[in-house]
Amino acid sequence: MEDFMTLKNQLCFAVYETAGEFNKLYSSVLQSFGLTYPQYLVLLALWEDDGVTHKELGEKLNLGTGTLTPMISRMEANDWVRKERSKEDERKVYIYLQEKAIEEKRTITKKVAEVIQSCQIELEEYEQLMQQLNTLQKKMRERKTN
Amino acid sequence: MEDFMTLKNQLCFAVYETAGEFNKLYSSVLQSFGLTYPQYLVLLALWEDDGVTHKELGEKLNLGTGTLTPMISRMEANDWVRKERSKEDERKVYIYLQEKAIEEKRTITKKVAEVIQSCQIELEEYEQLMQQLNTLQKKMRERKTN
DNA sequence: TATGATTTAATTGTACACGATTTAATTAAA
DNA sequence: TTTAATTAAATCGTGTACAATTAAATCATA
Repeated sequence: MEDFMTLKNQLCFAVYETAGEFNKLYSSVLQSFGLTYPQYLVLLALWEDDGVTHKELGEKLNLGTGTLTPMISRMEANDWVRKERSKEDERKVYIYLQEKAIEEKRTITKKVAEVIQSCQIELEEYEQLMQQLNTLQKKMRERKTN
Repeated sequence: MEDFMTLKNQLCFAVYETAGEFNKLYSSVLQSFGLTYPQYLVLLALWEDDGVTHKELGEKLNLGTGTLTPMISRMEANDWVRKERSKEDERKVYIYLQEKAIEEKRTITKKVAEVIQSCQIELEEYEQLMQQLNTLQKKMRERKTN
């Protein structure tokens, strides 16, 4: 009978640690571009869909305004993105990629892909984990709050 | 052919998001005790092994002194733990649970277990994820840095 | 036994992350 | 149409998280 109260047997801790490992791994590549790991996630979102509103970006990344606003400001200061307030609805702010972010896309993603490949993760392993994590997330979000 | 550059197809993002969900889920229980999720992880480690050094605790949790020192200070201020500098080697600091942390253990872990159970995670699912995350972590830590 | 290297924590600076509040713009209702 | 409710960002306060530096204690060795 396993002890479920042990730190190393806690799923939450395994996820917490893995997230930390990803952060470190990605940072090791990204720092040479002057990017942090969360900032890279913002770029990923924008490369996929440029010119979204602050709100939409936050929803995509699961980040609130208290996190996103200062982060976007830093990325603006470093010429990765630019903000533009909507003319039709002045409450909305659109986020656009700057040339730098478009130009460097290939270089950055190539470097990142290289590091990930150096981990030798099997495709099957990758996909299984993705699927299981998504299932888990769904359960956590949809749990019945008695 | 899947697009691996998509945010939702990124394993790193799935892990990042899941960690966030765990944080929120656990926080919903822990806030009534005046605990944060990382602080709960510290308690988990100490319930398992009380009176370890600052260094050992950091290794167990994968946290550096820059994170742990202020966190332990806050937990000390809230009567969860106490610090004691070693007599034999004054560089070392031992961390001990306070009565409050020992007394409340059952109540806290019971509440946490309830919330986790409300997510309806299958045992098989749980164990598979644990195992896969550990394998992944190992690969990320041991990758050959060309 | 001095001195240089190592070890352990604390400190500093930057960057998330989140809940709560505030502010401004838009929309809905009386 | 004025007022009330809602929405979108920004701001604030607290708490991680980490790399780099500092400071103090111990150890190694010449």
